[in-house]
Amino acid sequence: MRPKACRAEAGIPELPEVETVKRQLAEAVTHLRFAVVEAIEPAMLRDTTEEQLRTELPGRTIVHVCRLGKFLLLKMDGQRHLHLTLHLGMTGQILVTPYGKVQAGADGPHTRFVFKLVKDDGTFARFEFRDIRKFGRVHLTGNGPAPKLRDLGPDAWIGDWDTRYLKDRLRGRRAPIKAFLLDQRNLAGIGNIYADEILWWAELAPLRPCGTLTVEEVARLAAEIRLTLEEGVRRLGCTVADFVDIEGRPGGFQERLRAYGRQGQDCVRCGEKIIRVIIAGRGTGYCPGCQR
DNA sequence: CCCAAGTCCTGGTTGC
DNA sequence: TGCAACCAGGACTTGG
Repeated sequence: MRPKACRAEAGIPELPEVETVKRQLAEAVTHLRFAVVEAIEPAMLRDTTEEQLRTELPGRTIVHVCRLGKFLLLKMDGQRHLHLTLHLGMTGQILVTPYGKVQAGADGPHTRFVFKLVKDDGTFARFEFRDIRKFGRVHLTGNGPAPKLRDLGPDAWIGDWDTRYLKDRLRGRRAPIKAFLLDQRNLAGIGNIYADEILWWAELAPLRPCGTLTVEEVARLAAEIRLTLEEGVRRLGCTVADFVDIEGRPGGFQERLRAYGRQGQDCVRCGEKIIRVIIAGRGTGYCPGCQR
C-alpha cells in the first residue's frame, strides 16, 4: 500500500482543524521512516537546532501521531522517546504526497520544511510543512514531548476535566471569560472562532468577568465547550482533502457560525444584531440580546 | 495603511 | 509594604 496523498488544511487551525489534520497525517505517515530532512525556515524551530533536525531524525520511524490542543505530536521508535512536535500557527498546512508525481512534489513559496519519508517497500513520500505567516513551530525533542506542552491545560475536547475544574480555575479572576477560553493553560485547543461560538451557545457575554459566573453558568459553559468542539470535529471530519478551499474554510463551516464574523447580522436565536468588540486583543462577535 | 490570527514577552496593576 | 498572581497590550508575520 502506497502512502496516500494527503492535503490537510482547514482555515485557521483550532482544535477541530488540528484533529482533522491529525487523522489524515496518522493515516498517511504512521510506520514510515524519515530519510531526508530539509529545514528551509530554521527560524521556526524551537528546542532544536537545524543540525539536530538533520542528523537525529533520519532513520527513525514514526510509530504514533497524536494531538494535544492545537499541537501535533509524532512519536518515533527507539529508546530515546524522540518526538517531533508541530504547531500550525495561523496558516500552517501539512501536505503528504507519494513521490513520482512531479507536480505534487514541488516546493511552494511557503514551503518551510520538507521531510522525505521511506516505506518498508522502498517507496518514498514527501511530507511538507507549509506556512504563509511563519507562526508555525517545529520542535524535535528526546525523552518526551516538547517542554511547551507541559504548560498546556487539558485538551478542551477530550481532556480529563469537568465543571469543578472550570469553576476552580475561574474563581476570583476578573479577566473576561473570552480571554480565559483563549488561554491554553486553562484548556488546550480553543481559538478565537470557537471561543465566540462556545460563548454564543452558552448564552454568556464574552466580557463577563470569570469570577462572576454562577455554578449553573459554568456547567452550561463546560457542556458547550465539549459540544461545540465535537460538532467542529464532526463537520471537519467530513471535509475530504479535495473539498478544502485553498483560500481557507472547508465547505459548510462558515454558514454554521452563530457569532464570529457575523457583526451586523441578526442573531438566529433572539433577532438582535450581533456586535463586534475587541477582547484580549481579538475581534469578538456576540449577541448583546441573549448573551449575558 | 490597516486588519486578521496564536503565542511569546514585557510591563503595569491588583489584592492578599 | 512586599510579593506573586494577574492582566492588557505590543511584537512577530504576510496577504487581502
